[in-house]
Amino acid sequence: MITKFTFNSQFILSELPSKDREFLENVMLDKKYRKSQPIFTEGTLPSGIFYLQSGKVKKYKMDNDGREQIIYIYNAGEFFGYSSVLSESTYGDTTVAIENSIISYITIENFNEILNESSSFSRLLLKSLSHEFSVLANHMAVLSQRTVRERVALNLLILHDKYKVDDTAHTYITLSRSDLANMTGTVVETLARVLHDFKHDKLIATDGRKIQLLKIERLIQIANFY
Amino acid sequence: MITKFTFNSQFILSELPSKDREFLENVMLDKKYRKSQPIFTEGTLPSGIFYLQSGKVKKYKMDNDGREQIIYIYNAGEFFGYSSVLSESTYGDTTVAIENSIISYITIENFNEILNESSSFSRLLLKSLSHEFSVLANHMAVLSQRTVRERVALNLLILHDKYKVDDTAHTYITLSRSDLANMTGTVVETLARVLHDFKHDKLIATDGRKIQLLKIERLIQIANFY
DNA sequence: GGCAAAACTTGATTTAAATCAAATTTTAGA
DNA sequence: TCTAAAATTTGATTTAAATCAAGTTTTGCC
Repeated sequence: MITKFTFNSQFILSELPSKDREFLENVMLDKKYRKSQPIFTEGTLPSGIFYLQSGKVKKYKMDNDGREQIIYIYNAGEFFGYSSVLSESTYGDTTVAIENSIISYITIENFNEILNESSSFSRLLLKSLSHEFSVLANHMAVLSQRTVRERVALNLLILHDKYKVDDTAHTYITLSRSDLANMTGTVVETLARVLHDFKHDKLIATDGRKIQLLKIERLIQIANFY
Repeated sequence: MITKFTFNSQFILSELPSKDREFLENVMLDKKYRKSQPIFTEGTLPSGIFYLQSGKVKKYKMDNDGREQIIYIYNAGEFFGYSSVLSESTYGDTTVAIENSIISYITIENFNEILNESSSFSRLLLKSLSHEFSVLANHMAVLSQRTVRERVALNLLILHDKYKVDDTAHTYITLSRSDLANMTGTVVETLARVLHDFKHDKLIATDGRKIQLLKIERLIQIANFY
């Protein structure tokens, strides 16, 4: 169920022939980004693609009157920013680190080189992009058809997966309320109320900004997604 | 502006080397579809890809309680159904002809053959898919951030473009109210009211189901998209 | 560690859009 | 061409969620 809402470009590196993987690893340039630091901005021209080594990155579109709609939150191991390079257009969205992150950069020249050399790479990109397309379509349907309550439950489940460190330890979602609201497509006040209700029903627990899911099965029911 | 909301896989055939284009044209099987006839259904496995020769096709996701969100309306000259083949998964949406249409079919075997043989083809597909991704992201932001009135104006402009036959003649949008509502992400009653207002303000004219745009500039303003 | 700024929560009120209900018009099949 | 069914429009009402407003808590920086 969660796979319908998560990209999975992680497989690209692992499924790539070792020759190609080594090429990529050699040309990658690492850079540290602090929390809230932008990586690229809507409307600018791409000069390369990115690979998130560690941390988290949000991708969003800004509305005329400043409201942001978060399209996706990237987790370690994902490539991003490549679709603008491929479609030969300016970035259609903005990306900002939401945690301190380490991000590798691959220049457009190196990217095109491996794209031309390796049919495995282009095939994996096609696969990845196709999946991302379906993720977006699912998100779109959810945004237009589900209630805020359903959407909050669904997003909590998605985030739970992203913030999971291992299967044994507890998982704490640490995302600002406004990011969570912008992901859900609502305003912070409404989000706070829904979280309040979930807390009252013992479905979640909060500690400051941190959210912990207590009754996952029940949240799945509320999200009403199969 | 409209390009942000229209796929453009049309260029695939035209930009393809003639050898590849001929291969495709040779293996294509044409089939007639009547209005309302489904082409493929969410959850089933793809056995090939499609190319719309003439007519129009809607692509939508069905909600648990039967509401449909239209993701896209395909026009003549567009490929569709290929992203499920590429991501090696079941169809994530349903497609139905909304006019009598002629649709060519390319089997998965032939599709994979040209994909392996032709780097031009895979490159064009990557480009197309990347663009489609950004179209969906734009749509998603609009659905979550704009009012129904703004969305109706925007969709009318998008449809005007799709229903245009040539630049001189008048353009008539012939799409059922419920399809237009499902595209906009609202209900038919609300849609009817918005259309009523637009008609009252002389922005559009209607004749039965047909809609003609009278003041495009003003509609662009209302859509509030640059 | 203290403090100002930012983030978050709660309450009261408004509003855009959905729902329910009932005509009226259009479409398409006999 | 006629007619029943489907689609569309209009009206009245409800409702989910946004907005406005005012605390309260948390964060991060000096």
